[in-house]
Amino acid sequence: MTAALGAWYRGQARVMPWRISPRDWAAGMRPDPYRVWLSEVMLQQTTVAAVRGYFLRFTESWPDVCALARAPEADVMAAWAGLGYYARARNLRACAARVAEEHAGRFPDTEDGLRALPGIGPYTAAAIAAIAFDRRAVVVDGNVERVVARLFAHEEPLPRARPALRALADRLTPAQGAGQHAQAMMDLGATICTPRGPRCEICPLAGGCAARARGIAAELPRKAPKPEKPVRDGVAFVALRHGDGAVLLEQRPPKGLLGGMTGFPGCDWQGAETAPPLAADWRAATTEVRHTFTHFHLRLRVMVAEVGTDARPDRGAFVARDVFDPGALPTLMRKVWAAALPALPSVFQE
DNA sequence: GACTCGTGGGC
DNA sequence: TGCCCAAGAGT
Repeated sequence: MTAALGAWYRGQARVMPWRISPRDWAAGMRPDPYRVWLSEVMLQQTTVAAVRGYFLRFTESWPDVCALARAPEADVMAAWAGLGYYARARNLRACAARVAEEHAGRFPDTEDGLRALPGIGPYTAAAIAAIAFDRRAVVVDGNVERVVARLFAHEEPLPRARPALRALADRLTPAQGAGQHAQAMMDLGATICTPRGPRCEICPLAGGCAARARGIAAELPRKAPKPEKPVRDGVAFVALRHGDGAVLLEQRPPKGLLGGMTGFPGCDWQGAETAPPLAADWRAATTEVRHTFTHFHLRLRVMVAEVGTDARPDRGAFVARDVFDPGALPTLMRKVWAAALPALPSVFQE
């Protein structure tokens, strides 16, 4: 079975910029640990399509771990904007600094060594150890859990099934070539053994798949029901300064939702008091912003005002219009900006 | 173990 | 449209 998987994997066309070709791999080359690490962190709970552009921009701006370690944190956060789970960006830079200072710019080559670094958990440590350093590591992500649950028709629901699925994944992991094996399993899960509508007809492992034999492949892995998402309400304030059109922005607290990111002043969406950041003639934008986070839906009223050049806000600071970059905002705040623009005087709408 | 933490695409 | 989901980690 492992042979069938390997043959399938070597025949796949892979165009991901953090990979090297199977030919180069067979010749003994290995991918740059920095690029493996960067891509694996970006890929945490994030699709390949969403990651590709970010990966290319990051490696262009910061070609190695020492360059990233030297980067101002605000630059890294701005470059990450839109990708989500912003604690990853903060941990990314912290990890780079640790590697640069404590490991002379070289990533540890063992799971334990990697696991000790910020932002590197069990999955990422195993993936880097296997893919970049040829270690035998058991790499288990959501893809592997799904593939293994189906191969062995393991019907116990997640997350309870996790230890058993890991043990099964361990049995499949070869002593040599664990990195290629891991990538093959994940690619299989991403392209054939998909959550919905698995393409068993073309699966290289169909012959040995217990769930396929029982006709329950699409039903696995079973999962515990998810709790309902509550709806929260809030307000965001968009203030523009007369004359120069400077925008009032604030840095969000380092931890918590959108931690460390730039945004428009507003409330905490928990029902707390919502005072404007300065006294002005606030008026509501015509459209409200809707945004869904992992565990709740948000409806934001957007308030807009133009203020005098003598305005002194309680919170945040005015940012010159030619410095303000909506692309450095998290997606929610980009939506706020998009909702505010039509309500602003036309001179501000370029 | 249970929460928290983003976003975009697919159906 | 609403819900599902994606190469998880930190607390």
